[in-house]
Amino acid sequence: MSRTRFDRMNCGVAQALDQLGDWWTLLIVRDALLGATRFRDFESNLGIAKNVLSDRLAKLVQHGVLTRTRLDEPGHRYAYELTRKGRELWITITALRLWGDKWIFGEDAVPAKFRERSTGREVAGLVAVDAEGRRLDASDLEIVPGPGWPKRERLPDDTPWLSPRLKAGGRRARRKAEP
Amino acid sequence: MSRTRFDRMNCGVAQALDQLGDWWTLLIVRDALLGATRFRDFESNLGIAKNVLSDRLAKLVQHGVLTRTRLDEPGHRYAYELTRKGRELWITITALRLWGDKWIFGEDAVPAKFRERSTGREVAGLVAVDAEGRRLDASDLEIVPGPGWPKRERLPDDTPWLSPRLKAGGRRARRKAEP
DNA sequence: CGACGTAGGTTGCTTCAAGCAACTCGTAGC
DNA sequence: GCTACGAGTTGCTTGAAGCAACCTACGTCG
Repeated sequence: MSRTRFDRMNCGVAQALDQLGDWWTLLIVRDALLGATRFRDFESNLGIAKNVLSDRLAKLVQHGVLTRTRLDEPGHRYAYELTRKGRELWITITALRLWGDKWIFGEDAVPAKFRERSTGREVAGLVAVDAEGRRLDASDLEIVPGPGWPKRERLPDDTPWLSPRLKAGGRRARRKAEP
Repeated sequence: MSRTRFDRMNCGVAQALDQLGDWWTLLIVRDALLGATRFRDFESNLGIAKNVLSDRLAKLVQHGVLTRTRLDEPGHRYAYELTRKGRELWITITALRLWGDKWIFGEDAVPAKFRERSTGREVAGLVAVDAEGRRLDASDLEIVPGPGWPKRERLPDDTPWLSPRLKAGGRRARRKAEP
């Protein structure tokens, strides 16, 4: 049967994966962030089948991650370019890259790194900040309802929510609703 | 035919997606971060088919993201718990959640937020930092070869690498090798 | 003791999507 | 007019997602 849609789940992670969770999609976005703009760029970089690439690009355009524009240049017909929505995926891509570099390649086998051009300092990690840019303690986060919290559902105070288990410690998991 | 494996691609993003790119995998990790530990927790939270869940959990254990331990408690047979490798995925999950909240739900419909327990400050974003924790300018990053850069390939200096197109600006995309 | 419940799966079947190859369509160059 | 190229589309085959049914070990209720 058809793939389960995540877009009804009341969670930003599920929503994001509904638009990005296809096998090739995030690699297409990665290449777009690195400068690829044309059908053939993606095709030759990724080794992806044409019909799958065609489908993924169309979906990304449909979701507002890419735009497709016709070019006047001879032989070059369309350019795919990231929207602001698409460009902001660099954080997600970077998070994946740092995790893959650390836990799969390992420190000694990282194929490529990113650094600040003006200072030469390498990107070593991502940290959570608040609206004023102050760094937050990732091991001390709790979940609270936002404006779109479903009215029918119990508030987190009533439910046995666990804080994200970012540090070793609290066992005793219990049931919970969809975050 | 079988799905293309990404694990030969010389890129941390591709490596990460090879272990996490399945449809349900990142949602399973999300629930594990929120405290789910048992087969039934994941099953009822996600509404995933048992055989698919069984397969995904086994793969996550195989990849060292989760551990499976037998419990002595009556009726409770196994507990799935995140390893350090798994716990560090909270950054990736958070990046996805923030992106989905902003670009799909929108500010007024975010179902849940995360905040620092001690101060009440909400997580508003993720920023890149260097090894000393200094914040880096995401719009001014360049790519450089790491220790695992394939010896056969041209160095980035020789190739028409583009910096990540994080800010509007440089058009003129050209071809590039696998990052 | 036998019926039933529960946790954690496995097996079988059906449909959808990934991969591959071949073909199309419009433009351009020679 | 013929050929080449970019950017796809169409058709076919296999693998994986979804669903339901079944299994097995353990506990427990009557």
